Amino acid sequence: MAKKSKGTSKAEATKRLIFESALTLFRQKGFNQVSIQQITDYAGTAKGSFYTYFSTKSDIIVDAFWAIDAYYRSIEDEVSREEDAAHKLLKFTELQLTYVRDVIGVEMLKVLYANQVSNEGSTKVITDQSRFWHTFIKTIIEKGQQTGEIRKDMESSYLAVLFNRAIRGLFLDWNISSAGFDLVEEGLAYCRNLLIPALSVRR
Amino acid sequence: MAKKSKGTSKAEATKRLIFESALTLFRQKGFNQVSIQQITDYAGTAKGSFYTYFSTKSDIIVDAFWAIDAYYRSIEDEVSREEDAAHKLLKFTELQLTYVRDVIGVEMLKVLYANQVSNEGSTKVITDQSRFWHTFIKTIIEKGQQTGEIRKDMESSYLAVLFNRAIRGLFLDWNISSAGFDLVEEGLAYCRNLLIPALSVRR
DNA sequence: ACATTTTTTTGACCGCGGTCAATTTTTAAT
DNA sequence: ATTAAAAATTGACCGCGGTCAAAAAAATGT
Repeated sequence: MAKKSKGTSKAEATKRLIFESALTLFRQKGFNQVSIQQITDYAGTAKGSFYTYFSTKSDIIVDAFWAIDAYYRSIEDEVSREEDAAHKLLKFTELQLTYVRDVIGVEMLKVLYANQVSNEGSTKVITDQSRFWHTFIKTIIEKGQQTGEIRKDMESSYLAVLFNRAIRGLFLDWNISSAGFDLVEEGLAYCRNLLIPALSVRR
Repeated sequence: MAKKSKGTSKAEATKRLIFESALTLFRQKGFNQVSIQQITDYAGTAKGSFYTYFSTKSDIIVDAFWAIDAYYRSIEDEVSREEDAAHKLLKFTELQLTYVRDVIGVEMLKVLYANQVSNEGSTKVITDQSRFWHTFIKTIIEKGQQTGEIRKDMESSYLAVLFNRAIRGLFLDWNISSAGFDLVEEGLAYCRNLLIPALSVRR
């Protein structure tokens, strides 16, 4: 049997098996209620195999987050349809926050944030500037600069960093409060009242 | 023997002993290199006693953070001496960031942030709106509104929440990057370029 | 087909965080 | 001073995360 792709090798199959077993159990019982032993039992492998492919339980969540870019790509058109830069940013933010609130949920977001802060080794999914999420924001800002809506005294990539950093502050607060406020509602106000004015050209 | 104050009771003494043993060991070997057993050994108590006073290792750090207000109070005058609201905010931010960078350090800040995100039970020191830190910012904004520097279309307490939230985004990024950028330098730019313009009255 | 190297899998093992019933110490009442 | 109730302390105990040397399986060379 010749290797068709790296996705079909025995090792990759085991990794996927463990990965999907983990996600299944997380959905069933919640992240903190699932042990690594339970994951490997469910997958039918030994506990040691988990550590061949992941270095910690929360790495599963980090891995899963790469899939979110697919969602962001799917809303690209809808966002681009908006008139000006401010409305594009607001639309993007609205869809993003709704997705995080309703699909991801606060429990998983907490796991992700705690992982990104504590685990030096793991890849930094939420600050990675090569992610579609980031480049999309940058593009919106860039166009806004061309149309004269957004200030030109700083580079679009820098402004995108600041914008996303501020949004992470919102996500952090949502985590700390354990979803104690409505992420979408509060986030849109945050964006409208603080971020958009900060990016706009002074009149 | 009559009880002089709650700070002198046997229980309080044990708590302080464990607390200070922990801090000593953290400074010596680093937070992650110290086990609870080691802390109680050093304090000369049993491991179980730790859990009488703290619910988790990072709670020690949370407790320690209440002391920071003392620092913020000590810089009140220096900050208030600044001319306008914008410069007060910048001055406060500069001193705050310098303190976090040089005195607290990224390791402890990581522990704090991970704790605040993950441990639902622990008190929320970094978002608590009754802290001096928060009320001070609020006061600065309030005065700025009176002098016409800062926009009046939103309440000072709400603007303070937004400001502090954005600053937490900065701290978060600093943690995730493992102090990969200069907190003070980057933070002042963030404040000057994004936050101050957002709060200022449109000209 | 066989031998050799490389990759993958295994599960016993260790120290840790956290629990808790039992014990000791302190406090309060008479 | 004696006793009873309350508070503080203890350390054995459990399951978990994480390690690792050894075993099994797969890939490679001849």
